Amino acid sequence: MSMDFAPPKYAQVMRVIQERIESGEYAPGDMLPSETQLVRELAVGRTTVVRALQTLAMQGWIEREHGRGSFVKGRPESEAETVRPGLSAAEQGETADSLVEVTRVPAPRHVAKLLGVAERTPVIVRRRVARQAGLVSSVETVWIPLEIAVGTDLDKPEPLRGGIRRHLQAVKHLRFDRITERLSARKPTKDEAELLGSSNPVLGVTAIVHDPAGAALLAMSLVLPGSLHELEDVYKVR
Amino acid sequence: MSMDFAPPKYAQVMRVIQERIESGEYAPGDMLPSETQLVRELAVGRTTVVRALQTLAMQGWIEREHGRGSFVKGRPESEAETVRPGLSAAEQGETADSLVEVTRVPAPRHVAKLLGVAERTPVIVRRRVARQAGLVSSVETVWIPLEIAVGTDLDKPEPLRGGIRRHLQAVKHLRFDRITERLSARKPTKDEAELLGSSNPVLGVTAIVHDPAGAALLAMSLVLPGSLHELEDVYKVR
DNA sequence: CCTCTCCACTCGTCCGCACAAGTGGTTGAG
DNA sequence: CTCAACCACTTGTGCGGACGAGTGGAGAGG
Repeated sequence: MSMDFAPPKYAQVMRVIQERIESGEYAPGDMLPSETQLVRELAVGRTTVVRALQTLAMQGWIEREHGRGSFVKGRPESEAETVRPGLSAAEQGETADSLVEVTRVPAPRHVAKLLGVAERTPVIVRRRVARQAGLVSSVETVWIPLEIAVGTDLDKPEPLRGGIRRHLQAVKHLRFDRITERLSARKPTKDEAELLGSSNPVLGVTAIVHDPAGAALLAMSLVLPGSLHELEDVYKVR
Repeated sequence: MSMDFAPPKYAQVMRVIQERIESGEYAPGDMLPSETQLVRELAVGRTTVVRALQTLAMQGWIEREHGRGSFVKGRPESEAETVRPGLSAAEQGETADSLVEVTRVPAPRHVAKLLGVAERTPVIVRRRVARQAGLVSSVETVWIPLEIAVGTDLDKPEPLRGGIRRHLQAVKHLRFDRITERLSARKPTKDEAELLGSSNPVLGVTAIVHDPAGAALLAMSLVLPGSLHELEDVYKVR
């Protein structure tokens, strides 16, 4: 009678094995019961056991060796949590005291190049300055082609509480697909140095946000004082 | 007679379909032939076709809809090709003219901290300087605990042609599992400036290589002159 | 005309079986 | 004692069949 949505059997088998690994019953390095044994114990077909084991192997829980057996590796570690300065900047909400400039200008040469538009195409510039403990911790400048910004609040001097990405998605259904970032160390330009209050080396990040078709939605420049920022990145080696 | 190592059939089926997608025979949005049709055309069992299609779906080539069919999505875009300065440094072969120093020293404080060993533990230092068009394009320093390096050629002043990673794997079966990188912009230290021939801002990368158990195998410092380096990174947004 | 049922078609899952191929220990011939 | 053949075990791949469930169109009934 009950409408139980039983998950597929191979998923149930996976769960059983995962639980045994997490409980320590199967310790890292141990050999798992053979496929035949699991078939008998769990009363399923070998197809099912094999599918479960192969999926677990793909997810990194176990390792399979032809002719030897399957061996426990442990709970797979979460994927490389890479820092994405461009993405987090586009998602972070703006606040009134950080937003220092919203203007409409003809695109300067280097910005036009990033956006893939003609020089002097009208673009909206939004600049924001983040502070930590009184010190400027980043200067973020966003350029959005007027064509993209039209009909949104991007050209208004009020802070966008939800962040640029959410706003573009909600108002114009524009989807972020991928981001190209270029990062380098350099001396700040004159106006950057002024905002930062120092001319010590900075980490400069240039990011371009593309839509699914590959067109540039907006470009971004982040200036991070070197003394305050370390970008950390942990990744697994294949 | 010929010892042909035929790839498994499901892989052959995948290849056929991938080629048809790339040639345009199956265009994006098109419905693929049904499993039954493919079974007849390719003269394989349904198990094989299903496995091929499910793998293609996981890789993003196609999309499968229960009750409707399988549909072409197109060649999957390559995953974020992130630059991994630490990894490439550990894999790159050394040459006689780039290797400038191989010594054995007690670990200074900051290195001991990176490696997770006691201060003054003996470590091998290997330093290499890469040049491009006469200019120094990077200074790379590697610290390896003596305990790790013993029995290898890491303490010898000869260049390791195959790179450090390959050497450690081949000689001592030590596996790289993951790398932690920290990146920042700063002024070069005095001796770095001397090697670089300038005191312009540099990109400093600190990398720690861990084995599967989480222990540090070696630590690394890369100094990249800001004027010569831009790290580019393209990633998909979820 | 509209609506509901039915049916042919799709993919999702599962089974039992078969054989190939890799591994490691045992055994027997030399 | 040595070594090769053998065997018992493992995983890898493949087949045919079966049933379930989702989809969409054709056709019967209103």
